[in-house]
Amino acid sequence: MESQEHNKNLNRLRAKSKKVASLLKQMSHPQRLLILCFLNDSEKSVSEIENACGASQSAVSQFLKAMRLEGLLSSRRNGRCIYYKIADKKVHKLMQSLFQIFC
Amino acid sequence: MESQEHNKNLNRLRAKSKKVASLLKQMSHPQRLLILCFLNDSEKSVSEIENACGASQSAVSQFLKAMRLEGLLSSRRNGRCIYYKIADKKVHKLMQSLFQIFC
DNA sequence: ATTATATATTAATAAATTATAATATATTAA
DNA sequence: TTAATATATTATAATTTATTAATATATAAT
Repeated sequence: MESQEHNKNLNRLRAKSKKVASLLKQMSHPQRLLILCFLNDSEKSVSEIENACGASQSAVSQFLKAMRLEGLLSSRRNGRCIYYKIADKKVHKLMQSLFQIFC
Repeated sequence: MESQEHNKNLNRLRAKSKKVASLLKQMSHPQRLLILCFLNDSEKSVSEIENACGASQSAVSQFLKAMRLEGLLSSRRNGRCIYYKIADKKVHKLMQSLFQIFC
């Protein structure tokens, strides 16, 4: 029989795990991850992102939308271009950790 | 027209992104992530992991297998128990980053 | 040898993700 | 107002992943 305290912590950890896992899911796609790499130091327009990530226009647009809806990215329009950037400081930190560990 | 050097770096980044993304994919499932949390400080037997992560025996076994095949985990048998631990130092580092950033 | 325990495997299905093509919208320039 | 450019949306097909139930294997204890 486990203590109540223990179960409480376990539940907290499970809830946290769910949240973090869904963030990681967004990052766990080669091209979405590449997009985050490119956005890590500065905002970029959609077509700049397209060129860099080598996916179709439609695909890139859908990637960006998904990450915006999940709160990883934010966007602003300037003229006919739309600029995306990383919206969440935690994503920024995580990307830096990834660079440190894997690059 | 982009420089050859630029393209070379881009290709490197794309290759790296593919590798890291597939690692992140393993981590992007709530219960697999939870398993990695539990294994982060020490190895655990399968049934210990089952209790902690609250998934079925079969599911846990399949999670462990997947992560072992991807090189995140390794296992050893002792008597009738099988103990799993994190096999890759980079996974360890990444888990610590996740703790720092999100916990 | 039989039984109990711990873990793994397989197969079937359901659910989610990804890729692609076609079309739509918004902005600017002519 | 028309054409061109940049981006978004929708629908659908293809692929992958997750879940579940049933069964199998390996070890230890009796």
